[in-house]
Amino acid sequence: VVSWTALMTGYAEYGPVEKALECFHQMEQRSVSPNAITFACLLKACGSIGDLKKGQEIHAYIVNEQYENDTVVGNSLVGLYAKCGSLTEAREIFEELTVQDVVSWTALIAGYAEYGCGQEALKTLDNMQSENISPDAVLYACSVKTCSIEGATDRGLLVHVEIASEGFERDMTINNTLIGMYAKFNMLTEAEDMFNMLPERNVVSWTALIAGYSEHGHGKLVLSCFEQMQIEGIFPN
RNA sequence: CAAUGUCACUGAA
Repeated sequence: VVSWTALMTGYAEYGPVEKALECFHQMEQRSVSPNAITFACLLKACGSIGDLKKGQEIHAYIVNEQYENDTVVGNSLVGLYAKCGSLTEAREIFEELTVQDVVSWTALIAGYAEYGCGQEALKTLDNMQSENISPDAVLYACSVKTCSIEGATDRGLLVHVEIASEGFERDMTINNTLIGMYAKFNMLTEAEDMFNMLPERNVVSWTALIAGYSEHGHGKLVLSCFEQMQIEGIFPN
């Protein structure tokens, strides 16, 4: 089962994702029993391609095999429904989790943010804080994105301060998300400052800034930034 | 020995 799951993990991560689901059927044929880790991997695969139907099939299988109370499997179920936009279902699963950890909260919040329920996402963030869950880097990235989507400028700035004070200033994903947030707010000077202070820049960092210029009509800056990116050895995708 | 939640872009009536 470890070999099969390792293979499926690779397919779920790098594609073709459908192959991960094929592996599952082959396992069944060869009478290899999946475990919690296998199910987590399968649910991730379904979520990443938005295949709700397959996800529900696997959910039913999980219930049959009595794996639904596993923490990681439970979080994966929340993630599946959140990624597929079935937010009511995601919330129901979340409420029934025996342990709600930072991963469970993040999965739910990211789902709300992604599917246009920014207010609900912010409210859920508040609820999480009152439960004394410690935020981590992934949660911070989601918080920033939520503020960005909601246009919650004041709150976004507060989150930024908190990120700095908690020592996450070198996290590339968080930093890229912050650039995107300032760009969305049309606070392009702040976006540039963020960008210039980065210890490392990847193609996402550059694109976040370029997209900000583009969105607010600074065509000349788009082009010069694009040029500079290539001078610095980053290739566009 | 395998595992769950996050980053940019993807046009218009």
